[in-house]
Amino acid sequence: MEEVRVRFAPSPTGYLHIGGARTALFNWLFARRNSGKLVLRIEDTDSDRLKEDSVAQILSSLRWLGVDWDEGPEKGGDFGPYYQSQRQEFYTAAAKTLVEEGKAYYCFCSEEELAKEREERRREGLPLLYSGKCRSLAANEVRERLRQGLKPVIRLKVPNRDRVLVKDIIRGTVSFARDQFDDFIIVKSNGLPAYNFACVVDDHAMQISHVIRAEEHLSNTPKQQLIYEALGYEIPQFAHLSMILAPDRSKLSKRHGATSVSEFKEMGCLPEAVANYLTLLGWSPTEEQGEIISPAEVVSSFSLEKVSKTAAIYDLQKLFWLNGRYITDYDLEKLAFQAVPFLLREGILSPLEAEQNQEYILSVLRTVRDRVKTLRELAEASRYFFRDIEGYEEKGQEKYFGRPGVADLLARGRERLAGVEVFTAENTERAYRDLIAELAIKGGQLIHPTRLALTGRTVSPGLFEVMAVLGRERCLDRLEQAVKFIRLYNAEKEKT
RNA sequence: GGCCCGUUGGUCAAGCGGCCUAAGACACCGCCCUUUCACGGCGGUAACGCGGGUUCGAAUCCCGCACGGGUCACCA
Repeated sequence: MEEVRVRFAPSPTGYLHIGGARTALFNWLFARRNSGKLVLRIEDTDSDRLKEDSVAQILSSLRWLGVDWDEGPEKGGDFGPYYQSQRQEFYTAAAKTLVEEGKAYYCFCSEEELAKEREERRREGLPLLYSGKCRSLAANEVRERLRQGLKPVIRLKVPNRDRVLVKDIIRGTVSFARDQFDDFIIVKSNGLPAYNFACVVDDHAMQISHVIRAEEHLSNTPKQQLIYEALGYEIPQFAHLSMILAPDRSKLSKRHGATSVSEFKEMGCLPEAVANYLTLLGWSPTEEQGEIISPAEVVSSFSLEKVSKTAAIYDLQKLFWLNGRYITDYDLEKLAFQAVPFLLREGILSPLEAEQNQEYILSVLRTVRDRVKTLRELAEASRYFFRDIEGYEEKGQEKYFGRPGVADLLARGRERLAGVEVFTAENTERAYRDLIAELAIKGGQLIHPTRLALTGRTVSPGLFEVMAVLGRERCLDRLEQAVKFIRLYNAEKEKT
């Protein structure tokens, strides 16, 4: 059987979009499933729209997601170059062949002329298609105009016939009427190829067997097929993936918040979670597999036939849920590696501290990771383990510090903790439980104020775990500090 | 507007003519666990866009309509 070769062909006009990422991922899945190759090709023929760091951004996002390519930028391969801007000779040669064979022709119509023509057609209620008037230009006339220095475009001479049938693995056979197409442009007046043309020439030259791309390209496909036919190329298999839509069902754009892979990274998503989430958008694992699954685990059962035809709306909540699951299940050291940058960024840790307190960082992450959904939250939830408490949460102050006798109670709690030899969660808990029993109070009466004293917050991981991680010294200090604060706080209150 | 694709709960989705008085997951609600918040466990609310056919039988096939999306560039 022929080798499977697929490609992902982004245009470097910005960051890698979540939709593009999904397309790349599905191409990857298909390539791996069929022991084929994934080619990465940069479609940079329109210099006006290029963005500086875009290629580097896209490559790093793909890598971050775990999508590796077999041929392409920074990788090479036998079918390069992999930048369309470096493949001009291919396009020129193919266009020349078509013109010589009479399958394409020069068109000298100016943009103004075309606009005028289009306007007339609009008025008459006709489809806005090119009339084809340069089709019949005599050879000597063409030569004459070229000599005058006019810059023509090259148009494909679309043959007469009823319909163009496109076979799509996901959608079946799609039929387009011939009268939907005019003699469209394949080479622009600046000599660069138009998208459909470059795409066909490259896909053929790179021996692409399956073109897997977003649904927005389905309507382009018949045009491309016409080019394949004119060039006498074998037509690859097509598969058009449904779109990913914003929550309001409109096309995804910046105004919908996070839509690029790098933004998800910024928010504190783990690459595995994003890849997992994207896999679920259009693909459904078997019941046994479950939904927490890596692309690598999907490979063996992946098939394009089973990919959903329906446009999907992306749901951040589910991504975050997955992310939370990955955070709790992640290898602890790897998690630290991912989380430390967030701690640094928030100023919770300095680079030096991060270097010197690795064990401590691990113990902190171990206790907080169960209850957060992103690395940002993880950092926020870790703050009081690394930095002094800056204040007590407002609503907790009145509730837990406002009760009579709390200061004394905390002072006694502090005493007990001071006597704990080995400062483990079990031992601190026993010390506290004993005190609670002796005083015949409810656990919460002591536990809640203590939590507020130690963390400054009303919610935290289990109190005794927190104590164990914090260590005796810090716990005693913070309790002492809290006792002072409460005495002051209540004195102030009495005055008013 | 023409053409193309699509339409199962709020979201992702299973389903490919009888197993469907429609699975699972997220979200939501309740209960349990519990020192708080999560986690976890148990339970619950919630869907085949509408109208015609075909068939003994339709979420599944066909047609029409509605709605959503895509596309009609010297953008990709």
